[in-house]
Amino acid sequence: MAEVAALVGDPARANILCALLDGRALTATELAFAAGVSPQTTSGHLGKLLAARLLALMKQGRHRYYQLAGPHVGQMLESIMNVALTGPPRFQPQSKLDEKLRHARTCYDHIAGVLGVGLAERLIEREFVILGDEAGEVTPAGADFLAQLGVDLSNARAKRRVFCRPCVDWTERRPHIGGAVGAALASRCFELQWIERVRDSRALTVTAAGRRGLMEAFALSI
Amino acid sequence: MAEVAALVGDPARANILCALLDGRALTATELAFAAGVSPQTTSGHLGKLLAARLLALMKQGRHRYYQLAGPHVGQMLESIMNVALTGPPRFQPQSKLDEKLRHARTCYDHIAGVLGVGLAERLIEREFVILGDEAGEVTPAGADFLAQLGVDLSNARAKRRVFCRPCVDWTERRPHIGGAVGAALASRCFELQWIERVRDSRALTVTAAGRRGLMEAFALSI
DNA sequence: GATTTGCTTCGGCCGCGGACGAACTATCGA
DNA sequence: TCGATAGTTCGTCCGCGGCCGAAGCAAATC
Repeated sequence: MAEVAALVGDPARANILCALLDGRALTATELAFAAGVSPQTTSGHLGKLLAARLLALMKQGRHRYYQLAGPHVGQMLESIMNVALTGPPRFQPQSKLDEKLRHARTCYDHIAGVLGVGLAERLIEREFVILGDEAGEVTPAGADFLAQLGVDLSNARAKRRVFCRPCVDWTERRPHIGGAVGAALASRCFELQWIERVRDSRALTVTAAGRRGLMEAFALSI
Repeated sequence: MAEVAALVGDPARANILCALLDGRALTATELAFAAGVSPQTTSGHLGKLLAARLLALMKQGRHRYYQLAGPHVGQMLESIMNVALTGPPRFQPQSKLDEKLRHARTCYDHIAGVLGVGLAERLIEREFVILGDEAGEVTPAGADFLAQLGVDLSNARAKRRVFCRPCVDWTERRPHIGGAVGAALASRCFELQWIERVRDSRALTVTAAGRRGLMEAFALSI
């Protein structure tokens, strides 16, 4: 157990894991950049993470794509982040480059950042969702509302993953909605092309249609 | 984030945290023993864990009782364990002393070990509980059954913590039942004096009444 | 075959941090 | 008042592990 934690405990490796947190597979070089260390150092780290089965490898031509070995790894990272930001504030805001990340990004498979927190707050405000400390619920009225949006909750309910849970946002320091509900909502937003991924980043951009849609459905101005 | 993980990443500190996993508060000396290092080294570790707010301190006379700072810390540790045992098997069975631990122990606030896994399997077998990968449910029949046992589910449901979830057992490598349901079941077993805590350990002993009760209610012979 | 690009292995440097011995501070009991 | 016990602080030692430069493979491109 200490071994796993020690692996995550190195800043370079932590950066690598965070970069992979949204589930995408990245090449060794991309990860070297993300980690802020040289390729050969990165290679060593990747080897260790692979040996411990925190990462999985997909070879493709001369590229090697690394990704998290499974959802349990992502969950672990989230729970560590959660503890980290409960601790004494030692966050120096990382200036401008992350502006976009703070604004809207993916958090594993749902929406985080100002946008994610905003959505959560509107849903809570109208009592469409009730969030507790460790879990949450969608009210009947909320289910109707989401169904009208085209969010497929029955599918989300069928999976036996946690249905709805608060996920503490590490930039906003307030909860946004994770679990199956968060994932379903996010995937519907992608379908509607309200949001789009930014290449090589977890950041999201809100499209013009997204701005309209969010305003209409959530009274949320981004 | 890497800082938090690095704290857990040291074997001595990991031992300390594990010893506190069931929520009890222990003194510095007890923790030194658990960690397997000298008191002064332990003191240093405790200082760091305290500074990072992973632990909380209660002074009482000349004793200092340390305990986990909150459930989020326990959750983090569990998720790390979960990943740890998914990795390559590097567990050398720690021989006899832990026999009792493997048999029955507390896991934060519910029952683990052979006993915990056994209970879970009986409940699943009879379709009183359905467990998925990340969450679970109690069926109506299961709710009746548990109510007859005197387990207060309504109370458990009222709390907004995860109601029922699989918790991978690191000795049995199969899931047992955690979450509010697991906690309620465990606390009822304590009430009925079916199980008792072993001093200075997370181990549990099954009483004579417990053996009878478990056989009658669960057809489980321990 | 030669070159570029993507990635890993090897070797050596260096600093962080964990370990304990010794000494210091507090609380309890007579 | 005096010891005993609980716990911490200080100082020093030392080894593990992260870092990069250089070199080695392997796959694609010329």
